[in-house]
Amino acid sequence: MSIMPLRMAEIVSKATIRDVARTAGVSVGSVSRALNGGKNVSVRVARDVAAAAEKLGYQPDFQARSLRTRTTGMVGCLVSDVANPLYASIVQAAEARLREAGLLMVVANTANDPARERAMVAAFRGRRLDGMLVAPGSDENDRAWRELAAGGAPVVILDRDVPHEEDRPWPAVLVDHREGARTATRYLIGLGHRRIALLTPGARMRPGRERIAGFKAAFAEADIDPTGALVCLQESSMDFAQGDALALLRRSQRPTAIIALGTRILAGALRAARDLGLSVPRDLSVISVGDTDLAAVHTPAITALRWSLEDVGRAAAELLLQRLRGTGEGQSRALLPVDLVLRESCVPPTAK
Amino acid sequence: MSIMPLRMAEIVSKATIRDVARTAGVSVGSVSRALNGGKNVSVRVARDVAAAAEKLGYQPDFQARSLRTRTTGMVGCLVSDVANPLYASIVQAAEARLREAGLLMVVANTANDPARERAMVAAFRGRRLDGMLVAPGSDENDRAWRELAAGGAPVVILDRDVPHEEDRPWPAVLVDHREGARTATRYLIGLGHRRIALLTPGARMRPGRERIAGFKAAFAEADIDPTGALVCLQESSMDFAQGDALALLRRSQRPTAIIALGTRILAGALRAARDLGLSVPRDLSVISVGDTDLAAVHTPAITALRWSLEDVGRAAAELLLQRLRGTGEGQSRALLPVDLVLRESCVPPTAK
DNA sequence: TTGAAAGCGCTAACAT
DNA sequence: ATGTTAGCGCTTTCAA
Repeated sequence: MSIMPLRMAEIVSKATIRDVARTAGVSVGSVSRALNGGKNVSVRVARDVAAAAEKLGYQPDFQARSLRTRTTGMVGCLVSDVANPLYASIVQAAEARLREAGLLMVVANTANDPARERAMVAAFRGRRLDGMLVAPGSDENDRAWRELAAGGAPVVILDRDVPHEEDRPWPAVLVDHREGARTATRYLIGLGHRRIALLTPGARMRPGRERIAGFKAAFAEADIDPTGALVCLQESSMDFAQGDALALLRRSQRPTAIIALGTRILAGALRAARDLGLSVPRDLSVISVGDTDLAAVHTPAITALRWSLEDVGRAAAELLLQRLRGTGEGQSRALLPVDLVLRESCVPPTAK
Repeated sequence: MSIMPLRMAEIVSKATIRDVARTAGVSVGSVSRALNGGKNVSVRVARDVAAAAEKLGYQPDFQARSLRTRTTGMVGCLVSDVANPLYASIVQAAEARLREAGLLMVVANTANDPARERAMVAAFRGRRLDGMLVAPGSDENDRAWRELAAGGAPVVILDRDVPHEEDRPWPAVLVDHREGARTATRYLIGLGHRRIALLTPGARMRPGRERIAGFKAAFAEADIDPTGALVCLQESSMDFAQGDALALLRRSQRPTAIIALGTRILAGALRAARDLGLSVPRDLSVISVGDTDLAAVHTPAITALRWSLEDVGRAAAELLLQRLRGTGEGQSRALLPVDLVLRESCVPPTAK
């Protein structure tokens, strides 16, 4: 078709360290030293090398360097789905911190598929990534985690409990979902609620397990009849949630309050309430686990449990950087707090 | 917890291709051939090599391979913010397609900062990534795009107009925002609306520009007084949007319909309407540009313009793969459609 | 302080 | 079909 100025082709031609050496009139070794450590280089050489590099538009080849140094300047990030706002924010924050440190981040989605998890762990190993941030789709995938450990590269786990060797827990960033759920439940109990439903996508992973534990703990410590504590497991799809919520709210002894985990379940619950003509909060108090746009903007605004996804990502990156630098084996696990954001969706249950 | 065998340390020791060769009793060349092409290898050698590789737990070193083949099996993805649901879904879909093809994806957030864009383009080049998916934060960053072109690696642009050389437009995946906005506006005009406000975060980038153009086109073709077409530029923060929307709705001649771009602006507009006691859709019709959870779940459900972010990501990956394989310079630009999802938030304006 | 040279692990050209 | 060998671009001893 059309012709592109040929200058471009020249620019493309990559100058190597040898070219720089020749241009500067020194040896490749000197160029390497000048460009890197700066140790044992005379000012004259430093100047000439810098000039030559500039002139040639020299850009070192990380691939080649990696082969020698055995570091790639890249870390992997393995999550089930970066499109999930939960992970998206974590990934974003982690990338920001890693970039500051000069590292690139490789992401891969596993869709919670164990086979894919293993494949990606292998791919990361093969690429010799310097480290990994991992949020397993399930805590059981022994083969993958063994591979992971065998890789030798530092790993930080994101809000999961992965089986580990005796007294050698994985470095991890955890969120205190248990305490969060307990606070929320305690709050509802304090308002006078006795029949409270916890709608959760499952107890397969740490967050769900911890929340259920916190939920039950609140009932236990209040020393009230725990039969009102309804734990409802369900798929996280909105339609499912809506159906389940409908069934739940149609019961003769329907709950007076709902704790909904995640945007889609919250949406399903709100729709179900609407469909049944139940008014929030008059007929039904609602707490969202996770402070999403929907919770904040809904009318009435929904009281929500909130924790900082940015902090999770940043802390994970920080932990990983620590390991990569080998500085202080110190703190290897972080536990982040969860807050209850009070809004308009919770009131005492109407006498009945 | 569980106990993991200590043999782990042994597994870490990485076997090289030489080890495999020695174990299999063949030359390194044969091993390479056996493991890769499979061309010119006897069954015996193939078998022995496979056995040896298996036995040693051999994993080829991509770094070293890259140095020879000049390909890294990785592509870069440059967006302003992966935590933005818009980009998150695109990234997700693109990664899925690329992984199928055996490629890893490196992501970087630019926060729309031109300096960072340049830095990341340079970093990607230095790492010799095979290709790049890029959504520039602004169309003007000439130096970065020149660098990009000079890199020689295939690039696909995501929904942006990046200046290009004469008749050599960048390969790109574009969304037909113009037609979408036109359809939405036409729909409102058809319902009888004459004062319609378009709340947009700006015209700096292609999507905003195209939408404004479509909006205006609808008025032009309807041959009605275009003074009712209110284009309101604003920051995309919700608070700003809410303030601006408030001011807008307080006007004596307030618009009877609003087209809101993005979740945050939609949220701001809905809040503003609520604060003023305006009922949607009775007092104010609303169309959301972008079909978010909020739009779908809100009561009343918000009519929305929708396009497939997954398609954007997938198409971009596909285009890039085409280039990487050098197969068919064929189609290098894709234009994706936008649909209007009719819901409950638009009715004819009440006579006044 | 500098240069020469030996690889890092792999692929591909060449020779057999 | 197989083995041998020369690098890919860089870092890093080791001498000088």
